[in-house]
Amino acid sequence: MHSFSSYLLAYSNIPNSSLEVLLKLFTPRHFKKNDFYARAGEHAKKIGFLEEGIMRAYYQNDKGEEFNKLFFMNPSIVGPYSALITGETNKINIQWLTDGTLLEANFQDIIDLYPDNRSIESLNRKIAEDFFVKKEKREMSLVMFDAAERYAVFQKEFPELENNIAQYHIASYLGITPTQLSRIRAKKG
Amino acid sequence: MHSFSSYLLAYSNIPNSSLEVLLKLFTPRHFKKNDFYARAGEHAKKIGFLEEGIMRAYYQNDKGEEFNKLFFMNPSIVGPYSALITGETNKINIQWLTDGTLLEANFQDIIDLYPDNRSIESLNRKIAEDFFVKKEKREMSLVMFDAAERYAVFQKEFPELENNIAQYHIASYLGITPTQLSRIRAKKG
DNA sequence: TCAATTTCTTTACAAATGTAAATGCAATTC
DNA sequence: GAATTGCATTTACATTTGTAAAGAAATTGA
Repeated sequence: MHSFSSYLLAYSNIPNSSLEVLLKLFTPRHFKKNDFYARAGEHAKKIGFLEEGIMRAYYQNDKGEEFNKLFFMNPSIVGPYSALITGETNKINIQWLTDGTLLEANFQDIIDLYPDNRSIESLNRKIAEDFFVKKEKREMSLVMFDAAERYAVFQKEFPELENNIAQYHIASYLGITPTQLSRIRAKKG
Repeated sequence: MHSFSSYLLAYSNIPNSSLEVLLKLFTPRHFKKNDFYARAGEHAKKIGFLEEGIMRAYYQNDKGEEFNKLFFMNPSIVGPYSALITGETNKINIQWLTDGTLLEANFQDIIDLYPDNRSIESLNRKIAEDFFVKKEKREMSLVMFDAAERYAVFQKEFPELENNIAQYHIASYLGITPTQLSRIRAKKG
């Protein structure tokens, strides 16, 4: 398992003193499969670092249809990031697909560190930039590739996931029905 | 026209001294319709603030097919942002759809201001966060809505564009062919 | 263990969208 | 103002994907 501090240090060589202040804000929490970490409509306050387990983030439309948007595994930051930034209510749901644990902190407590810990704001700048880059990559794949190609990308990017989560979750991530994914798989042999 | 400084001040009430230092890095440049501002494969160095005109950003696949990803109008920051952040070569093309002007600076020169101008790094954190939020919104609409709904969203979001750019550019942005856009328009009456 | 449940695949059909070609319209050029 | 060019629309047909339902396979829980 990748530790939270090594994950952060890969972004930025933040001084040890600041890192300690930051880590002190986080406490571990355990969850069960199918638990929700965030729900659309709620007011997000917390951000997490996923240590163990698999999670998914998804949108839900008026008709209740679900659209998987991202899967999370260690190491990664987990939370309704857009909502935390804008202060609006969550647009996305985040749910556990397995049992697991994460480290959790109040996002506002982190922001409150900025004035006295410049390096922490700098770290968060880099994280925001990185999130943007990743999001753009995903957009690119949604726009340019058809479902079969996106499936190939998915398999490369998340080799651990293919056999650990339901096919219909993968189909939803690819933007197709389980039926269609089944056809794509069949065609590949 | 929205000025660059008012655009920046809406993000962050950065002190006047820092704002001046920042603005001094930018110089105006004029372009003609169909000019390229950035091309895939190049090494991006510059970032711009669009003052006048319309631009598009698009991906291009191996077969040469183009996929519009975003349109730009005043006020907005324009540039191969992901490439500037990662230091990799541009993945996207940016092209003028009309004549126009923008203010331009070396991105590295801005970064070099961070150590002595904390407020500028803070501003850029907010910008990165905002870009992420906007990108996620776009992802949401790509994933959840069908072409007809995305067209309605486009019309609301870019009312000025509908009659100022070619239909096939809009179709490309929506992820459909001009034929299909024509059918959607016909159905609406 | 085994019945119940969930998930995956398959099938037939329907709907949405793409492709290619033809047409008409409007702007541009000479 | 006639010819040219580029663009939007329309049409017929092909392809992709969705929907609904059924059956097979895998998983779960008593």
